[in-house]
Amino acid sequence: MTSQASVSEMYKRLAEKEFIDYVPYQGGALSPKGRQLAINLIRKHRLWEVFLHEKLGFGWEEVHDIAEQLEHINSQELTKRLDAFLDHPSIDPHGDYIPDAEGNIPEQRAMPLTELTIGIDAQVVGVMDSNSKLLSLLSQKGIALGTSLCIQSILPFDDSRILTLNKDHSVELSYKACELILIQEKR
Amino acid sequence: MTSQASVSEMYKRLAEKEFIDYVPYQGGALSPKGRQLAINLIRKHRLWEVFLHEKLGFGWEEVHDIAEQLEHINSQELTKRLDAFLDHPSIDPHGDYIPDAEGNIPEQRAMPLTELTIGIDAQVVGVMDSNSKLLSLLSQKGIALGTSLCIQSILPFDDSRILTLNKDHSVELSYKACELILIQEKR
DNA sequence: GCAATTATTTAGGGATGCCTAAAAATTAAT
DNA sequence: ATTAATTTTTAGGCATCCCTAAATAATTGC
Repeated sequence: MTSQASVSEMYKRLAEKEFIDYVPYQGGALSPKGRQLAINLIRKHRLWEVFLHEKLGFGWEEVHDIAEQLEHINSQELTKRLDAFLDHPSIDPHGDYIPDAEGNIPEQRAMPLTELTIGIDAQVVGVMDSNSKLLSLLSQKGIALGTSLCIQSILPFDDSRILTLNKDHSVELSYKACELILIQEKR
Repeated sequence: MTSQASVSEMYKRLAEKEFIDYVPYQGGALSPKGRQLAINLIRKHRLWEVFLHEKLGFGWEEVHDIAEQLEHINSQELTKRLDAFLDHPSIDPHGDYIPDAEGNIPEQRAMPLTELTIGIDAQVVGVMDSNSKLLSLLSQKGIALGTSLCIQSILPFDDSRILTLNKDHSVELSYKACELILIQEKR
């Protein structure tokens, strides 16, 4: 963990460089300049995740850490060509939208699995956390991006869900895990 | 440029970490540990160069600078998968051999173009410098890795070479450039 | 062997980024 | 409004990597 003092120091340095608008004791927020930088970083991060997953065959729980390093490679031309090489993907292996070159990010209309009504068909569109333990658990249960599911029933006491995956077989999933899974109702 | 004093300081730090064997005033050389690290770096550098060239379509004069950043990405698994993705290439876009995962580098039996005898067919196998100006010049003249050539004549005074490329057309190349081009006689 | 060249050390500084501990400021809650 | 909690600042440190300038070694050449 980083100490309080170091955080304040960093706030100040970032404010000096105008990456954040910061008022002591009031908190701070990204400045336009900082936001642009951050979005570009996210863009690169997610493009690399797609590369690692699609081209190199890494599992979705493995891509985050490596992309964390790759996102800092500094070359606009590289990003541009990587994007083209990957066929201008719009979502990463976790279902998150990839900002375009201008920094626009589509709004995600999705809700946690905990809010899905019993019997309604839906599709997994993302997870709210890149925690690799969660991702491993989901892999184990056979849940991935795009998986179709439907809540069969909700267990008493702990609110675990019994899901039907791909209209095919059942798995049980804890409330804690369901909270972090983003789904979209199927129209 | 880096100052003499800083160089000595760095020598000392590297010696302390046992990356080099260093005796003050006698110079230094890579230690086994340092050599292994260096070769791994070269391996990663060249693999990325292949990726940039083959997959993303960068010119051979552009790949060096970007690979310089990519080579520092730290993930054995990534290197392994990249290598497989590229079909275990043995040479990079400049014709340099790529060390294998164990650190073995094939010996390059090649000589500078300046040592080629008039009338003998040869093939470009590398350049002795990643200087992008040289690479641009060569691109301009139509010389790339694998290009077949033959010295037609040597001009008086400045020793420029008149070359026949691919048994097809002639170009003139200065002695200075010929020195840095590695060729192999065609058997 | 001595002078000239080259390397190395030492001393003092700058910048980054992180730490602890203690002091000061500010905000929030009673 | 006074206290309690939180945030910042300050001060002193550590590590990395780089700088200049001057002092000191060691190596080479003649």
